[in-house]
This record gives sequence, C-alpha cells and structure tokens, in this order.
Amino acid sequence: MSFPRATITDVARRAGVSISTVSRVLNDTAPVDPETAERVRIVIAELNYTPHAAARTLASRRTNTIGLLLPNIGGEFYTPLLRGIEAVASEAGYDLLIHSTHTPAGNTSRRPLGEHNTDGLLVFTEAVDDAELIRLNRTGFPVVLLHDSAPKGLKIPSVTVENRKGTQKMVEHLIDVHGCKKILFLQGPRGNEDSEEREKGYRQALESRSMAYDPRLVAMGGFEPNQARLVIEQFLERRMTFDAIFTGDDDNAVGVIQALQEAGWKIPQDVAVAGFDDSLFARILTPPLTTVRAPIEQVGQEGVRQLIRLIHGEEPEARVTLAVELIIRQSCGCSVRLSK
Amino acid sequence: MSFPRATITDVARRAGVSISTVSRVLNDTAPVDPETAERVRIVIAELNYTPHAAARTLASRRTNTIGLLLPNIGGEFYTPLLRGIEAVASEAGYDLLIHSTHTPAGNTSRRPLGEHNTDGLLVFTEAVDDAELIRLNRTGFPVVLLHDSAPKGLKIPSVTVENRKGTQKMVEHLIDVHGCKKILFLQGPRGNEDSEEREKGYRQALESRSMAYDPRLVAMGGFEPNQARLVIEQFLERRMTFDAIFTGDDDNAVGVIQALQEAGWKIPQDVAVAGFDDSLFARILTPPLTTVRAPIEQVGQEGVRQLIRLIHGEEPEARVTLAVELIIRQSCGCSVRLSK
DNA sequence: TTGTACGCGTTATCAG
DNA sequence: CTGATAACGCGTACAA
Repeated sequence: MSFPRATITDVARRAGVSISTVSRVLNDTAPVDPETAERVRIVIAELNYTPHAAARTLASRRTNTIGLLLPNIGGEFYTPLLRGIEAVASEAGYDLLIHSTHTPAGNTSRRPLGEHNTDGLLVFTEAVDDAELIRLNRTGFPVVLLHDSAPKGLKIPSVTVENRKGTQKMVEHLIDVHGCKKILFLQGPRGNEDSEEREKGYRQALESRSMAYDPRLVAMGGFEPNQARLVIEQFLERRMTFDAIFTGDDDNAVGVIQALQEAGWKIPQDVAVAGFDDSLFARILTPPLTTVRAPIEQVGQEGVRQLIRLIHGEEPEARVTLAVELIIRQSCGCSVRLSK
Repeated sequence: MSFPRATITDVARRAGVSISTVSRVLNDTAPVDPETAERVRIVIAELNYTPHAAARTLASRRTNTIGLLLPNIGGEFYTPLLRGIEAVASEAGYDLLIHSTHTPAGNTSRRPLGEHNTDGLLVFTEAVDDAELIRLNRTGFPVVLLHDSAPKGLKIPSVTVENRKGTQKMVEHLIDVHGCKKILFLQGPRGNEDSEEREKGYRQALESRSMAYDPRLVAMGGFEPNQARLVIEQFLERRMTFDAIFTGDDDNAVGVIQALQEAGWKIPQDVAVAGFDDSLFARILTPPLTTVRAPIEQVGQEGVRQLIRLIHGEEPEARVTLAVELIIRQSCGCSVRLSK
C-alpha cells in the first residue's frame, strides 16, 4: 500500500558518490569519470530509479510539459490532431497534459493548465477566452493557437489550414466543372475562424466567377450533422432551389446527405455535395464525399514545433497555414475513380 | 521574455499574514478568520496567483495527476474513450497526462508516465508490457487496465465491456432471425483481449445452436478496414461460401462492405454483416450497420473512478464489465427502422 | 573530476 | 486561529 521510491540520495549513497555526480550522469551536464558514471548507471538500474518530476521541475524551473486546451473532445477532428501533437511532443521529450475547457470544471477559478504546470500551451479554437489570452501574453508565457488567430494586437503564433483557399477552389470546381449556379453554403459555428474563413472563400469564389452572393443561400450548419439535417429539411420545405451544397465540414455533410436522400433527391444527379476536412467517413459515405482535405495531424505537429521554439526563446513563425488539397470523389458529380 | 510568477510568499506579505495562513485558505485545511481569509483571497486575485504545481506535489507527495497510456492514437475508439476519461478526471480535480507507447520515444529508457509524475495510471489494452505491470504492481502503485485484464496472478482492477456476450447475442441473432448457417468471423489482433473474447462469444453462439465450429470460417481482420478488405477478397476468390460475416469491429466492417459491394454482392440480401462497437460511422454506412454498441465513453469514466478509489486507498472492483447492446440496423437483413 | 550547500514554492507539524 | 520551520527531491553555483 505504500511505496517508498528511491531518491537521488539513495543512488548516490549506494554508488559511493555525491548526489551532484548522480545528477551529472543523469543529465549529462558535466564530465564524469567513465567508470564512476557506469557504476552510477548500474545502481540506477538496480534501484529502478527515476527522477521525481516535481522535484526536478522545482529545481530547474522547467516542467518539460506541454498543455493542450480543447473546447471539447468530440468529432472526427480530435484523433488526428492529438496523434500529431503527442508524437512531436513525445519525441521532443515533453509530457502532454490535456484539458477540455467546456467540461463543468468541479473547481471553478482553478486554472487547469498554465504557467504553474506547463512550459507552454497549445490552444485549440475557442478553448480560451481573450481575457486569459491577453493575460498569458502579457506574462510572456508561450502559447500557440490552433485553428484560430490571436485577438487584435496580440502577437501569438498560430497554425491553421488554407480554409479560404480550399473553399474557394472547391466552390469554383462546382461552378466550373459541374455548372452549378445556386450553391448553398452551410456555415460552421459563429466566431469559429475556420468557419468564417470558409465563408470568405465561398464569397470569393462567387465573385471570381461574377456570380451574385445571395444571403438566402447561406445557413447555419454549426459543424454538426443533426443541425445540418434540419437546415436542409427547412430548405426543402420552403422549396428553395439549389443545385449544390458546400457543407461547412464533413460532419455537416453527413446530415445533409441524409436529409437529401430521405427527401428523395439523388446525389450528385439532383444536387452536388462537397465538404471540408476529409474526415474518416468522407470516403465511406454514399456517394463518397468530394471534400477538401485538411492536414489536421500536421497542424498538431506544427503547433508543437512552434511552441517548442517559443519555449526555447527562439522566434516562431507568426502564422503557419498548411496547404489543403481537393479530394474529388463522387458526391460532386465527377465520375467514379477506381477506389483505394 | 521572462515572467516572474507570484508566489505564496508574495501573497502572504501583501496580505500581512504568514504563508501558513495563505496555504490554509487555499486548501481549506484549517479554520481561518473570515476577514483574514477574505483579505487573502483578494490579494490572490490581485496577484493572479496560482500555486505552483510542482512545489505542491513535492510537499504534499501527491501529483493530482492521472496518466493515460495508449498503444497508439487512432481509430474511432479514442475520442469517446478520452472524453470519458477527461470528464471524470477533470471533475475530480485531476490533471490528465497522455502518452502513446508505440511512438518511437526519443529517449529510450525514459519512463514517460509513472510514479514520478502521476498518482496512478490508466493502461489501455497492450500499452504496457507485463514486466512493467508486474513492477508497478509490486510497488503498490495504482493502475487500472482498460479493455484488458491483469497478467496471471496479479491483482489489478480492469474495466471492459461484454465482448463475449455481445458477440454471442449477435451471432445468435444472425442464426435465429436470419437463418444464417455459415458465419464468417474476423478476428482482431492477436493478444488483444477484446478480440479473443469476441471469438469465444462466436464459438459459444455456434455451440448454443448446435452448429459446428469451422476454422476455415475464421480469419484475421486485425480491427483494420484494409486488412478486412483483403481477407474478404481472398475468401471470394477461393469461392468459399458464407451467408453472414461478423466483423471483429466496426472498422473491419467498412472494409468488408467495400469488398463485398465491389464484388457485386448485395448486403444484406446476399450476405448479412454485423459489427462491434457502434462507432460513429456504423450509422452512415450503406446499408446502416447492425452492430453491438460498446459504451466506450463509460469505460473511460469507470476506469478513472476505479483508479481514484485505488489512489484513495479504497478497495476497487476487481473487474467492471459494462453492458453492451445490440443495435439492429439493416446490414443484417432486419427491416428498415425509422431512422433517428 | 568531485562534493557541499543553498534554493526552488509548498505542505505539514508543532508551538503559541 | 496563527506563525515558524522542517521537510519534499533535485539542480547548480561554488569550492576543492
């Protein structure tokens, strides 16, 4: 029931050296006589000694830990993002502390992640409000934003994807290749930067093709299949006509496709559908979803890299925007490609 | 570039009290004069003071942190699991440290998660080898296994789902309701307990219906769509006959369905298909997948609860097995239900 | 190349 | 109810 861990003192005593020497072989911080070092290493193995993280942190003033703040944990998004983050952090020797801010934190006022337990923070979308961001920024604490950009005036590096460009290209594809004239656009959540940028891309596409922007063709999908479904059902009830739908993301596309098919519409014959993300199920929808592939895992990787630069006091890139790619499948009306 | 944090001493001085008193109002560890307490609280707010986690850990000998060890981060599994874990941990005031063991750890020999930086460990499937499990167990360090059980002789609590029962019920459903006679079974990875238990369930179902177990009807799907796909293609080439497939999990089902459909088979008319998990895309496959719903999120929640009991020195349940539920959709041949 | 001694920011014990 | 003060385990000048 109790478990007395070996300490650096135990190791030192047993190896017949001082704790300084043990510390030196542990961290390779100063030359140590090879034989002595070996002896220490053996004792470390015998005692199964691992330095106590907190003691180390306290003495060295570095936690060797990165914090990840998420608004919530759900959706197709998180697995690749997390994988990317974990891989790079782990490789760089950082532990990863995770917290979802939208959970009803038992202890309010308790800051779950911050300067007291991490060396830097990765903040996904709106996981942290501007006030806190400003506070962190003022103290000079390393922060990198993912899929969001800093509040006006703050210099906080961020990593995101080509939301606008990807959307524009996709909408232009619908127009140019499939002759679409009335393209529905489903927005993501208000205040979400991905969502806003995609809307800009939608507008730019229309503009570049000299088509009018019709606000009646824009609705709120919320990055959420059920909501998308309801929205489409309403459109159908009101007998709005449209020949294509650009869904805010792939989650939305699921609801869109369901609603359309239940109403007896054929995709892509009656209406073209295109999404954003290329999530796991884009490929397995019927028909397979034409979408914009967002390199989520790389966002995670790049975020950690920038954060580590910040932690090391190096100059990070102010903003990294990762390239997206059009993934043409069948929901837009393009011919069947050999799958796989 | 530097950021001097306020310490408990700063707070004490400014509030005109000793650090002991500050500590007391912070942790409610002894009565403090209300007025004094209020004054301290105000100063804490003014200084934006947050206790330094490492110092706290060092002094109190508790990290207030739970570690999660995963074999890898991928698949439909992780989002709900993580959500469950994070929610309960967070609510109980624990931080969550995550590490994937299959990443090529930069520093070998470095134990990423353990007694030095957590109060207890959640271990998912084969994330940790038996030797390490034994070592941890001997030191009395709190560990809870998820979707796995302890090596022989070790008393380590575990949380899993009714793999065997769920599979048995599903296979019996295929036999009883749909009259299936030759049911293919796709195993998950070797050594994976979920996989092995499901196979037992498959055998039990056959036995309970007095059907012979035919090893030729069992193949390795590996919980992986592409592998499942290849396996099915081979079966088709060899002209093996079967009238149903129980896929090891839903990921497998994706590959199975693709392979069948490409070969021109109709589901469920020509062959019934059933999966396990009820992952996000079970519902959106065509046809919608009949599957066994595994309460993954609850596994995460329950795992944390048991771990916290262990940490508190209470007696945990030796093994928690969460109930599964048959989700009958259309891939097995059952009639269309009104969706949603 | 090695050892001593101090400090990191808290908690916890013990006197008052 | 409050305040000193000794740990907690380790890194790191500084001295040898």
